[in-house]
Amino acid sequence: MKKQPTQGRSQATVEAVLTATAQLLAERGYAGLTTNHIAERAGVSIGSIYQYFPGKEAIVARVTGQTVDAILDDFSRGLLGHAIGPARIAEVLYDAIDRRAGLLRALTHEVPFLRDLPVVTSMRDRLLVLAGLIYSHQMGDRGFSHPPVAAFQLTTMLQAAVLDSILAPLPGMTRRQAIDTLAEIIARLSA
Amino acid sequence: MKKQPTQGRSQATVEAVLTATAQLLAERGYAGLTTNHIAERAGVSIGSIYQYFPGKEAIVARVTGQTVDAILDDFSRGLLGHAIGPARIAEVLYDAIDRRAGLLRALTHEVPFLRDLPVVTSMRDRLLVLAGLIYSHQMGDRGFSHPPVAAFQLTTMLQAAVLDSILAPLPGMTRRQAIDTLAEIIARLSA
DNA sequence: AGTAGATGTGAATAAATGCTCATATACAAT
DNA sequence: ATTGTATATGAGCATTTATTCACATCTACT
Repeated sequence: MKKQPTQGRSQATVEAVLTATAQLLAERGYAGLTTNHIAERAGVSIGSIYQYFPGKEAIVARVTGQTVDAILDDFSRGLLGHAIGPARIAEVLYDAIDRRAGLLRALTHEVPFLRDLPVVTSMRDRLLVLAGLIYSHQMGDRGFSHPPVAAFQLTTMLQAAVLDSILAPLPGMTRRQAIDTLAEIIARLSA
Repeated sequence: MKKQPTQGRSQATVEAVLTATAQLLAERGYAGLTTNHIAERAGVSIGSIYQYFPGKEAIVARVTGQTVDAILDDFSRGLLGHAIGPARIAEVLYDAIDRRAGLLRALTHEVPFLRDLPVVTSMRDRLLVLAGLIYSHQMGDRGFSHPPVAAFQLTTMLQAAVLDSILAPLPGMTRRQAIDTLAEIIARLSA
């Protein structure tokens, strides 16, 4: 961000740019994303973009941040006020990811610098905290010789299973089947 | 492949191109891969490349195919003549991936069309066959309401856990710890 | 109304890069 | 040796694309 947008219209510009970028990423992927495209879709001049972003990567980084935050929010909120169990966890996580499937495909499969972004590296920590809260009730890490390593790998596995079930599902597999099976797997791991 | 290389020297050219591409992918990633770079590293003229490959993507596709085959070979061979159990599976898979870590980072995180390649889509099937052989002894899919879905998700999870343990490991985590914990997780899932 | 700073514009620039093609060399066959 | 084919070369073309900048317009404030 080069300038801080103070007036309302400039904040609207920034918003439009981020929205357009998210849409184009979902539609055409990162490889097909150009700054001129973003400007056109946002209804904004190309010059305006460079008033508020140092470059294309910074825009994608911001979109990534918004997306990660939104998913973690959905996940946290979805677990509030419910009995926390494998079934609920599977369902909430699945839907949080499913809601942003197209965007997530582009981000996770095409953006070279994704895993270097602070929002992404810190996401693992935030997930591990959530996992700790959940697993401490569910399984308390019993039976693993290296509990932190187990938490790390379990977190990774869950993310991947959900993402793959959505982005490249087994032919014929339904949402219900995917969620139920995930729940069964989680249950086995917290037994 | 536009022409079939019949003479020995042209086969050497193709080999050099593939080797150079694999090296450059591991070193600089897909985003930084250029055809001129490949030619230079391979010690070959840029024009020669286009005698045997229709374009850059085709070269990367070939490298991907070689890599997938090599990993599946390592995995199969590593299990031959040993008692098949969680510990052996974890170790063999870990090392097969670890041996190609740099290249796999570029391929899995940056190549947009990777998951559309026949070698990659068929890899899932081949892994599921292997998994079927393994799990049928280990767990026989007992307890899952949708066995094929379970096999699919378990395969995905294992791949992801190994890849992430290697490419973005928890700080301080050793190879031994990663493998042992993977084995414990597999054991729980085949109980 | 007048002014200063904020915001918006988009044609033009500069650099990168995939790929072609005219030409040259090496090999195989007779 | 000669001829036809396979292979190799690399400067240059054509395209794409991120970014800049000189200028216009809008907003807030006096």
